[in-house]
Amino acid sequence: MINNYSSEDKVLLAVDCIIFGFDEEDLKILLIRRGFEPEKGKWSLVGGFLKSEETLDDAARRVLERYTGLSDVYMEQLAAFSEVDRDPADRTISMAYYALINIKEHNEKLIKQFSANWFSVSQAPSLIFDHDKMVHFAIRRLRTRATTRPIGFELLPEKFTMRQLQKLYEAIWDTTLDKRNFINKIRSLDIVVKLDEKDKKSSRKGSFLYQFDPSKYDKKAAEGFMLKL
Amino acid sequence: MINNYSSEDKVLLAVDCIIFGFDEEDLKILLIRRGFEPEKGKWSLVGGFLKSEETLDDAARRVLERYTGLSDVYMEQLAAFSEVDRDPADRTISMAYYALINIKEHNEKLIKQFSANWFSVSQAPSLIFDHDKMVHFAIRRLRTRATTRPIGFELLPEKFTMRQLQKLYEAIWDTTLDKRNFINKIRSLDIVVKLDEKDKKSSRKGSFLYQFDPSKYDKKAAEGFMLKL
DNA sequence: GCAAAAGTGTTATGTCTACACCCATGT
DNA sequence: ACATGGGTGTAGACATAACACTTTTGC
Repeated sequence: MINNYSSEDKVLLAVDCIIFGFDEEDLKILLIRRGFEPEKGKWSLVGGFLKSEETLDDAARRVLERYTGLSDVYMEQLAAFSEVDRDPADRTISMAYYALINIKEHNEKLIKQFSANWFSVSQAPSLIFDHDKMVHFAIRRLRTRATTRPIGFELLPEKFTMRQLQKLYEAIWDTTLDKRNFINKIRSLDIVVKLDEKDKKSSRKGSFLYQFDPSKYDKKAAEGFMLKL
Repeated sequence: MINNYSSEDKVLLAVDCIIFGFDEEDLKILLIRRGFEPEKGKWSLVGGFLKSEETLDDAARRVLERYTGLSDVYMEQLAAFSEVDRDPADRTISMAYYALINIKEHNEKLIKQFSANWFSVSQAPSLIFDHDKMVHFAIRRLRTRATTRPIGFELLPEKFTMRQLQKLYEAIWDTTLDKRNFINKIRSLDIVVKLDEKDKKSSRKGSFLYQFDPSKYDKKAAEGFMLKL
């Protein structure tokens, strides 16, 4: 017998992606108007079905690239959603993924083509199926990840100011932080380098730009440190 | 059109369970000798296929009950494993779950019937497919969960001594802890109650028994505390 | 010269860690 | 009486949190 599993049920497996971006003020997610039934025209996460010759990570990357034009992006598997009637059209199980992208880099044309839109997480419309649950799950995960790993940098341009970084963390946790304590903490982590350039868009004085240093981070991570803000 | 998804691939979805127990000394996992091809006779996690009328959580509970006789157990979804060739017999994706059970309560007969065995996590044999990866993933998750939530109690009898609790945490983290600091920490959390009974099995003097108090914990959890040991 | 954001240190508080001795009991 | 594991408190180190004023420069 080659295959013992022939009597078992097969199901459709989808991936849905919560794509986070940051616009210097708010934490945002990318949503599209669904182009087909059921629930055509309603707001939805971007998603697609797993093909039998790819892994779930492959599928998630394929979906992400299709809707943003971006590859090589920070992504993480979140959780499977499997309520029996979650999709009225057919029995589908969905693996939720979340991605962190630099909001300036995605392909504007694709966004228009798919009637996609960025929404602040606090002002997003309600979504089809169980997608709202997925978004909440993703925000929770993002918050815990941000306390242990420097994932925030994925959401910023390569060069950023301390103010931007602070605002990002404030957006992720929906809180306010003291700027002196914040800067001291970041400096003590020793994972960013201060550049000689200043960003003068935000103020007359201009503020110094910083850059995340992956090699410094890797060294720190190997020692088993933790990032608590 | 009732179903737009008819052209999409369907796959087999399995659940595999890492079942943790604690025998007062070591953290253990329950493994079985696989009863069918491929890899018949090799050590494996307990698992089964998702049926189309149940959720993944249902399937995991069904598997757990089948092999241990236990229901109403702490379980948590871990992650999906989806390498294309992970199971040579057919394209299957597996959702890993982990469960924490009181090792004294499982059904001994079932264990024998399925040629199952408890192994210390440090001495487990190597497993079929990607099950070793699943186990490592589960241990990592267990360690992080144990720092934020009092899941350890799931692995102990209802009444336990501080010594048992400490040994459990030492086993989870593979470390040693100072007993005074440990007890002070647990007391400061205010989620266990000290009983008037003593357990005299472990020493001549006997040691006081404690009990986890879910209502105290819920109150604490609502305030958003964290458990760091 | 003034408005607007950037930059910078210190102190008090709380938390974590290390550490050693007496107690109760069964044999 | 002694061996075995149970139980208890404190002081120093460390990390966190609170806090206000000066600097730069474009207008």
